[in-house]
Amino acid sequence: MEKTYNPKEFEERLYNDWEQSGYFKAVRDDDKVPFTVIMPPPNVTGQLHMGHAVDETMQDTIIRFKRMQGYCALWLPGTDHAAIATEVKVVNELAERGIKKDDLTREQFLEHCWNWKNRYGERIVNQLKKLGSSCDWSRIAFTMDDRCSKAVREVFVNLYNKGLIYRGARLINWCPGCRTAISDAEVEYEEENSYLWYIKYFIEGSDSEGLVVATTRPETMFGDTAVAVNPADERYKKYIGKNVILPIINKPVPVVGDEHADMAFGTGCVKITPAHDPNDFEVGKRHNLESVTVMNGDGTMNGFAGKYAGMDRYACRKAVAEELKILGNLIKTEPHTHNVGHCYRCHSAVEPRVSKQWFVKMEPLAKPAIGAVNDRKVTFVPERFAKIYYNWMDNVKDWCISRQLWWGHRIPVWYCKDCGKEICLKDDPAVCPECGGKNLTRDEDVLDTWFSSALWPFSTLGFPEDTSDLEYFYPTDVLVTGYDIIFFWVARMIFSGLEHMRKVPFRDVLIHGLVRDEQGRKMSKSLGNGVDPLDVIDKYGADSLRFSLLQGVAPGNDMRYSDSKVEACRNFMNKIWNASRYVIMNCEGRTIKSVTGFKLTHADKWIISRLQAAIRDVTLALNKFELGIACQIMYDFMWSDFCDWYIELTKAALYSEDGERKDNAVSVLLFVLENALKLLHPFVPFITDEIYRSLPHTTGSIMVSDFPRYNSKLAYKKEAAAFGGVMEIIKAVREIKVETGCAPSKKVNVYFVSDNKRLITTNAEYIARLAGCGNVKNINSKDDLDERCVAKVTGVGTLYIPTGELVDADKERERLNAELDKVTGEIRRADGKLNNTGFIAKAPKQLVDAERAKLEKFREMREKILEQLKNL
RNA sequence: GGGGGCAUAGCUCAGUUGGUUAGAGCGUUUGCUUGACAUGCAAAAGGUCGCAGAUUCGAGUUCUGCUGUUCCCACCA
Repeated sequence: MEKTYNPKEFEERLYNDWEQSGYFKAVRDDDKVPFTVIMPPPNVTGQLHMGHAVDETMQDTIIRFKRMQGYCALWLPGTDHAAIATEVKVVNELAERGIKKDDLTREQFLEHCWNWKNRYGERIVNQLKKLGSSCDWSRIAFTMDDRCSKAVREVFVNLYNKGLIYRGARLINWCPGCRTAISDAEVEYEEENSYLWYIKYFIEGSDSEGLVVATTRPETMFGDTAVAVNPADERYKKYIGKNVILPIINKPVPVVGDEHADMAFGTGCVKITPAHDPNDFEVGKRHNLESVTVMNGDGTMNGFAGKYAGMDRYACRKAVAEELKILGNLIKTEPHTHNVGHCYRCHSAVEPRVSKQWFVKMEPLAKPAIGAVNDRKVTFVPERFAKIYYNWMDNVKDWCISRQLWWGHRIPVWYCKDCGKEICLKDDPAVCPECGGKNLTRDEDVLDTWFSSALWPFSTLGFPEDTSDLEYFYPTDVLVTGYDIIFFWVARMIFSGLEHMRKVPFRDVLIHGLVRDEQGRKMSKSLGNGVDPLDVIDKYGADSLRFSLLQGVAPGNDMRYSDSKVEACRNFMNKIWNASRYVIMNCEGRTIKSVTGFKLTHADKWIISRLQAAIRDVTLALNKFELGIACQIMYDFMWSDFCDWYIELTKAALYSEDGERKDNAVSVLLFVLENALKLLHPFVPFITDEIYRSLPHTTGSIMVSDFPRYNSKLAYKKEAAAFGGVMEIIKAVREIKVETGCAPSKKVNVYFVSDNKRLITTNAEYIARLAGCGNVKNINSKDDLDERCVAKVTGVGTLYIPTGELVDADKERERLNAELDKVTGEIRRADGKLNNTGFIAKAPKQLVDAERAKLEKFREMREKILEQLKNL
């Protein structure tokens, strides 16, 4: 083995081997319990970012754990066509090449899209592989492949036939940048500084009397079809029923009384533009007002804006305000901040607009979906995210699913030109089923990308076919995703699963946070602060990156990425590497035995006991999806217990001349290392397998080995506790050396006055080696020593180190006094606790006894320290 | 307007049924070429766990209020 950990030498080789060996493939096995994870499909818009890296690492860790535990573990990968997002990218790319989308036919454009998809889809797969993802590539899916398309068609037609999909003219969110409708969930609101324009609309027939409306959007006045006042507003009551005249175009519109007008806001009069404002749309419906759309799809004004036709909406806003000022209708303007909706993809300001679109009726679907979470058929981890889900589901409005795009699932509806019939069928119709006419045209629009993602947990498993896989692997077990797509995706999968499969799509939803940069900012293209996972893998290795994304992270919390964190993890990998190197080097020529086949030393029992605790705790943590805690347990076990302590302890045996002793030591080392590697494998698959294959007694890959099981026979609780005393002694000697300025290399003699003489004699060699001692001996009392000594009180007994004249009495007194303070504090604390009658009466007996024992120990220590001080 | 999150060592964060002397990494100080590893070893300094109450024998952990910060949802033109 190389002296330092060099992941580049083996990561790719191992991944290829895993893949070729078929370890990733999940085939239905009725003797096994299935465990299914469906990968949230990354968009084929580009490459994976740090957020994906977290998501994939968590899934891979879980699936590897379950696979080793003996489940039939399926992790099904795939990618998403991301309708609007990809189309925007392709349009931009074409524009760079001087090609306009409008100049292409639908078919030509789609060809470009598929090219894009193939390019980026492949790239994403390679990135996933670099991360070590153990997904079943033979099942890779794409939201627009034949299988998924079939599912989409089936679902659309079923919902249509049930009346849950309908078409209608509604006020929807229109993105002038993407020139398509978008759903409520796709709108992001941002606070903007703007103005409130106060405009006077004269009463019909009067050139002085009028109503002043306050508006943030003067350019929409061409679409005003009323002015509303609150019916209870004494100031304006009398005008209800009269007309006011829209300036510039001199059009009369009625004054209506409507609760929507807030008497306290602005002037109390509000202009009503049903075609361009959701509230006004409602007012319009109540008063049967005309709806006048004044803009084109690209955000320019249309013919209703008269001379402003063709002008951009913002330019028009300025121009209208200017003209109103000249006309004398503009009373005043005042600064005003308000929230403006933006498209989550292209960031243009969204235009509310009346338009004919397709919708999914949400109420009947939402109800059971809320119930499923209520009944805990689906559980959010952490649970607080259920609230976010409820909040959205409880208030959900009908879902606008049509998009004026080309890239996506085309809506399966045809219109008969002869009889006007609307046709929605599972197979493309050749003739109109109503009149037999052949004059059919298909709806031009495509579906919201989330319509197909909503079916992902079952469309990927064969739906609508009743496949064996679907029966075996569905419902899936856990969905791992970020909190930012609970509305977009998680919620929609839940109601879709219930509606089309009659079963929830997954049992647990494991939510993680966002990866931020070192300063806590969101990683984004515009800030240029994104970190490419591939760069990190290139520099530190995939295992280091994986570990850094899991360690010290609480579920659902955002995390900060920092190079130093990955570096620390790389150091841990190096530690694992070198510890293994040590073990393997010492195996040469040795006989490996079962750890139950010979007499174990105290130290052996201690490390085996620690290993059992690690097995128990890691398994528990993983079952609860507490990946961060599990990592921490392994980090501490590996570095502190195994490397810092146990490996050092084995050197006594391994550098001795006793062959059997060496065999024993190596056997325990191997046993612990092998188990530790297995425990670590789900987190850091590459390094653990690379080492595992080098171990002298293993065959095959660690990824298909059995996950360790807790064995209570190997827990050795008593022995482990006793050995803790030896460790305490070693630390005490080291401490004295540092405090007295004694060179670490200088071998000092240590004498003990202890009740447990055997513990000292048995482990004298360890104490001598790890603390740098000459003689390590028991004595009956301090009086047996002639020399001047430094003393230290430990839980096992008092130790004395003769230091001759080297030690300064004042310094020693200072040290002892410090220790006295510490112990006295402990006595005070324990004493207080035990004097509390409530504690004695109500606390568990075990705890009270432990506290009593502690108090006793500290009291003894105190006596001994006082004695030391006196002797000085 | 409604609902969350966070507030613990200089920095970044763990701390999940309330119960050892509150932990880690990075940074800092001191000392070490100890035969796996200087991507290392040993030792150490550093915390009234945001504030005020409450519950409890016992609170970093539960509850209430407050302050700061941050996010989500809704959105008055």
